[in-house]
Amino acid sequence: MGCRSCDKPKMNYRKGLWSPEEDQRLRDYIIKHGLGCWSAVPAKAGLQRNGKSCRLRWINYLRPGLKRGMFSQEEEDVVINLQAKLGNKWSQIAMHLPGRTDNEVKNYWNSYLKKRVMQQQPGGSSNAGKSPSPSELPTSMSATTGTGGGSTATSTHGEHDANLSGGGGAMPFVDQQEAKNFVFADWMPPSAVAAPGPESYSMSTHWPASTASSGNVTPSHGAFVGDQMSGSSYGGALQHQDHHHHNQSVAVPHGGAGTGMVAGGGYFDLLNMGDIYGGFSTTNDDLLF
DNA sequence: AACCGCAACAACCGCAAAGGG
DNA sequence: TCCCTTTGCGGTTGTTGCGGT
Repeated sequence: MGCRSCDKPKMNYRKGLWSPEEDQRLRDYIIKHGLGCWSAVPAKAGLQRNGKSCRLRWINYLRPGLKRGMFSQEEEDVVINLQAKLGNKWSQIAMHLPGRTDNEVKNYWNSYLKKRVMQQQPGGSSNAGKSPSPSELPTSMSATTGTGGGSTATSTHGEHDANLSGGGGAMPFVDQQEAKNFVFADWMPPSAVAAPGPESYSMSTHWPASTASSGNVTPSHGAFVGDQMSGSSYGGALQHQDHHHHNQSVAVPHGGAGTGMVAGGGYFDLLNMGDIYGGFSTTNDDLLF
């Protein structure tokens, strides 16, 4: 792990929200060079961020395969069940939710699901917010969705990939077509799939206002390309309200799109992913070039 | 219209594990 | 084997937007 070749002088790293320019630099760099030593990325990409921040930004926001939009009922159930079994092992929970990041799952839990679970179990039988003892840990995650498959709490990224390819497992998306429609990050509109590259990326609609650039930019997750979800962040009012009327939106979370809908209605075709970029992994962190 | 409180999300911080020299 | 660095994870905080008063 040690990467002494990545030694660099101490510098004042920028903090706060990422600007579109920073995102662009990071994305361009990783597309061009792939993932390597994160600590070297800022210097090589011309960013005044630390490697940790770059990694986080990539994982939580820029990497392909991220799903945008509210959690489906199935995803919600997965989170609730896995949280009950695993505790706050967000990275492990996120492995069972393709396109979701541990940070996203964690935020969703803390902001919404935890309260709901608490309400449903006022007696406090829920272990919401705490980790189970080792003896409480499951030997299998099969109970979550009923699809079983022997995926365990320590499931690897490889297992995740296998699930995505239609293998059932504990994934909520057992339908292959649905998995196939698993979406690309919103920086990769359909046109970019055909002709990938920074030039095909629109910066005008879905970047957060940064601390550096103070334009009135829609919050990062807010508007999808094509305005299919314009005006509401995937959290925010829409998510909050919808979850109080959740049952009717299991298969069609909102906006009339399927569970896998994301950015601009642009579906990311997992089956072709390798052809596009030489093998983006759909797992949490891995990016194979 | 202004203020306040809340909710949601992005990002930071600190720690532990892993791995190379 | 120890030390140092990087990576990954979970907790926490900061920022922003929205709704209510």
